[in-house]
Amino acid sequence: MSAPPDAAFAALADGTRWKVLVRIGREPASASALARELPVSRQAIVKHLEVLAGAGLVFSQRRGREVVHVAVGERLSALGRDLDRIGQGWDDRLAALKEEAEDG
Amino acid sequence: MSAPPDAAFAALADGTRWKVLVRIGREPASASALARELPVSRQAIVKHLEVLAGAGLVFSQRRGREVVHVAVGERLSALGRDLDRIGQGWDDRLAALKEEAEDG
DNA sequence: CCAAGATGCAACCCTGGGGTTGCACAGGAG
DNA sequence: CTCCTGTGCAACCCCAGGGTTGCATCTTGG
Repeated sequence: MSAPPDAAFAALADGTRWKVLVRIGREPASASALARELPVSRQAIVKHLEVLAGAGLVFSQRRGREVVHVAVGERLSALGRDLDRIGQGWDDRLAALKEEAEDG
Repeated sequence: MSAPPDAAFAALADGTRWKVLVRIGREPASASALARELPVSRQAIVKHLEVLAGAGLVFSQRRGREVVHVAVGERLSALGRDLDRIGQGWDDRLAALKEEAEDG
């Protein structure tokens, strides 16, 4: 598959967003809690969580007066396997080019 | 590892860039050639190739008056395996939260 | 009921970076 | 040698989106 993982990557590309994801992967947390731990406002955190949720990387659950978020590994694992497989195929071509370069 | 793959993701996040990468993964090509195939200028292609090269995802080789670029799978595969592994770990936590939600 | 903490919206700012155009320069094809 | 083509800068445009502040709303603890 060379389908567009674009969306997922876009979600993972931002540094802050990645920190948030890893953090809630370690242990569930609310937006406010995350805002206290990271050097950004709660709203920024909220936006990141929305993006992550949109990519299916986060599961949210209302828990009393707060909303707890946790990372979903399924999608990430699937994406990871795809990348691994795609990468495998490319190495062959690379070897061919390098060889040709040395020959001629 | 929860190390920052940020850099690599940033390189993969853009749609056009991903197309370029997939394209030169299928078969080596010069920037000009790619510019003819994709709906963007050669300069845009060049910039993308620079980013990809910076992330170690592309190998370039001067071939006469043109420079041929080809995708390197190694990095991508490694990244893929990392993601898969990281994702695995998260699923446990998720299961726990869902269960707790159903109980209480 | 009342105060405190958490969330939900919305308007707004501002930089990064994807994309373009223009031009000079180099290496091949004829 | 002389065009044609592919590269290599560099200056510029423009907007998506990461980040902020302010305020209204709602739920829980007293």
